[in-house]
Amino acid sequence: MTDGIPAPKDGAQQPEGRRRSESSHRAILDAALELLGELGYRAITIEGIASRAGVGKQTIYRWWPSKAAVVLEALLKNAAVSIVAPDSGSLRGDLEAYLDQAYQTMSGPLGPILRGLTSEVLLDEDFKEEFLRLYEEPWRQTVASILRRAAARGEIPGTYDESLILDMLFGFKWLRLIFGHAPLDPGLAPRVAAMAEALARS
Amino acid sequence: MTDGIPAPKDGAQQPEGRRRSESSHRAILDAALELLGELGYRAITIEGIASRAGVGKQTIYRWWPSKAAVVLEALLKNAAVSIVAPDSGSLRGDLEAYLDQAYQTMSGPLGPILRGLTSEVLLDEDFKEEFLRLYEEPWRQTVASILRRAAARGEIPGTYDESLILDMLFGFKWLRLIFGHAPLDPGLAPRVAAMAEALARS
Amino acid sequence: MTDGIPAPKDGAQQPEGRRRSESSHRAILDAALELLGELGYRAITIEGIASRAGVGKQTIYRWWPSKAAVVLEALLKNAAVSIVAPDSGSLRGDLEAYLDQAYQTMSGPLGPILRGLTSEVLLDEDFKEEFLRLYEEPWRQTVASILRRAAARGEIPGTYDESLILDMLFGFKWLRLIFGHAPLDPGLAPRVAAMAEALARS
Amino acid sequence: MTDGIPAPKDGAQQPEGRRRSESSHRAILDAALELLGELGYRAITIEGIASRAGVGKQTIYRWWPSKAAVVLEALLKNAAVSIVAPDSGSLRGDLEAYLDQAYQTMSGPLGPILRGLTSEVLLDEDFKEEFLRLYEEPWRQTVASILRRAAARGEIPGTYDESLILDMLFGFKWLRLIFGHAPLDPGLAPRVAAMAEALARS
DNA sequence: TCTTAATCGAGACGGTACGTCTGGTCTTAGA
DNA sequence: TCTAAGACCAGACGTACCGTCTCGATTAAGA
Repeated sequence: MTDGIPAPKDGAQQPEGRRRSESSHRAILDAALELLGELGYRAITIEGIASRAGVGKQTIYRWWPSKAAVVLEALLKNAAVSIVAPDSGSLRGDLEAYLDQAYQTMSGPLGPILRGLTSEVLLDEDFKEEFLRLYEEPWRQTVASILRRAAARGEIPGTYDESLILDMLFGFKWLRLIFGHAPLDPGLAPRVAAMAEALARS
Repeated sequence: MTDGIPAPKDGAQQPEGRRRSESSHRAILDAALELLGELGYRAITIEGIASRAGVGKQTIYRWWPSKAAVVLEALLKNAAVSIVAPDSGSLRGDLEAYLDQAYQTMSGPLGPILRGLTSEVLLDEDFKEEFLRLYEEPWRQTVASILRRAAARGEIPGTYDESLILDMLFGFKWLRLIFGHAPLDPGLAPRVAAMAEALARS
Repeated sequence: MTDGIPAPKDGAQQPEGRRRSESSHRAILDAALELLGELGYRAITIEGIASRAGVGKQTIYRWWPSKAAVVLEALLKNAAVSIVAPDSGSLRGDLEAYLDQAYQTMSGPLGPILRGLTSEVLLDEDFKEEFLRLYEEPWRQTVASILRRAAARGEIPGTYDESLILDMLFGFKWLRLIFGHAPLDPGLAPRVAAMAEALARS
Repeated sequence: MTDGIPAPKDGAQQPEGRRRSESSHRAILDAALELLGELGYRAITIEGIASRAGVGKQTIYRWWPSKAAVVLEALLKNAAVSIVAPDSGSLRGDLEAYLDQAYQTMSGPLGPILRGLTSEVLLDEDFKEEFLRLYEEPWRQTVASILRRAAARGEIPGTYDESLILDMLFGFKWLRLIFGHAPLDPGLAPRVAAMAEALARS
């Protein structure tokens, strides 16, 4: 660095002009989370977030395509969403740990927010991609590797149908979140884990 | 019901004044379906439906609480939604017939409309009740009775966990509808039916 | 009336739907005048008028094409704008009376408002037409008939060039309003009247 | 002015740092004129001028207080605005030459631009001063000296009211430019010149 | 046949948020 | 210190719908 070279080192250079304000960025995400807590997803607006954050509306529209995108990023920046990948040594133990964690998340304060985001997923194809990539995929990968480790250990045959098993487990979880016709009690974890094991063995 | 008496007495009787216009009623449902096809759920509005139907907005607000309610009724009035309850004599056969039918429905033109309605389900508690009662419950009852018949026949033990099995099957279906990450091919029916049977036996 | 005839008497029938709210109409004009006084023409906005009047923005956009149009109507509804047509029996007397009145108007609180409207006249062809028709033309007609009466009386020859004389008189007035380089003192009236008479005689 | 001395001494000297870019200066004025021709005064913006000139907005705001000021300078840098002071030897001849020139200017491509600037004059006191000083005053001086020469020659009495005569002549011109209710045909010059002479004699 | 009451189409109403635009300021890196 | 670039806060723009509210006209039922 600071050597004689005019230093066009890599491709993606520093852009001209003023740089994005990190403080505004944070203020927007914070405001979004606050308002989510106070009003719920449906009632919050870009205008409201801008006003609460002390920011021009344009500054939001410049960086996010929709309120759903703002909320998603606000959520992901929040540690509460991070996944703890279980590794107990047994399929049953791993599944129970994962399910317990998942059901707990859905039943907590994140539940209503996820419901709001999902309503957007259903109407906005672009946001759906983002949501799957950033939120849902990590959860799926966690379970996928639980299954793969179990197969490597010989607990289940290597021929199990990953796609179907994952979609049953995640479908079960989302269905109860969406329709709310039955609780997502962490107490369900053992029974569901047993079912998943049965599926993987069949 | 309500004995032979002409019953001029009391309360919930024939109201005075002009009766609800059946032609407007139909025109509204028809307009809603047309617009759904042309614009999709998100883009349609009460205003647009009223205008297309040649009807005052008030006439819609008088009889339905939201656009979701209009669309739901329009859907239900449509024969395409009716469920054919299978009865092949075997659990596997019944499940396959049901799943084939269900996946076909979701993959057809109803798919996007159901996605729209589901986005409303996530935001509007009252509509969720309606939707569950009028649309989802009949499907669930169909599968529930398939299982009960199988138990009666002795194909599966009477101790199967109905709630969990139903939510796995329906969760699988809704998950793929919502996220669209994998197809809802009717070809899946045999594999999913086999899994369901395994679950019921376990 | 109430005869057997179905009474489609004249063409311009009563329109369907709810009628225009006269109270909103007045509230808008009143708010516009208030804000003109407080902020001046440049600083007032449609949004501000709507808010002050307790009215939806659409209700303004429904009936007026621009804020200039609102202000113009507010002005015209105001008695302060009415012209007193002078008739003293002599050209000189009539001119002096008219000029005195005109200069007084321009020098009073209406001056700044007229300046604002004129700035719009210069940018908006449609509004220019309205302004000329509703505000300026009556003043011109007043002076035109003063001249015509003088000609009828024989005070001036019938060959005077009305268009040029009017444009000199009105140009003088507007020039001083616009550029403000010299006052529009009513004391000028006799001198200008004398000049106008000279022009009409030449 | 500013004698030959290189004058490195003190105060109001060569300022530190980078000097004003003459090329940016020209680019801004050129861009302003181009956009005036393409879009008209109302539609152009500082942002648009900056973008067309390849210049930062700040560079405009640093040197001019408003878009009107930019346009005014762009106009004055343009030879088309220069006044040819007539000197035919007679009042009538001078006036006709001046009026012909003035009406021609107003009727040409400058007309709409002057209308735009005038709308700004009506809203912005500071700009009004600039406009009067830089654009209008030279025209007035031209006519004022025409009159003075005529008085010196004895063509008109020395008692003529300069202010009134000028304001009548210029008012006539501006009125027709502003309201556009009658043309500013150079053919009017002889008649208006005759009137002006009559006024000066009266 | 007249009255009463609820419906109808139409469309204006007070609101609210949208997404865009421009104004005028501030922050970079480079000249 | 100036420059080009461009992000920033602010706030009005004009539009779209919301759900409610008149209107006059229409349509039954009961008087």
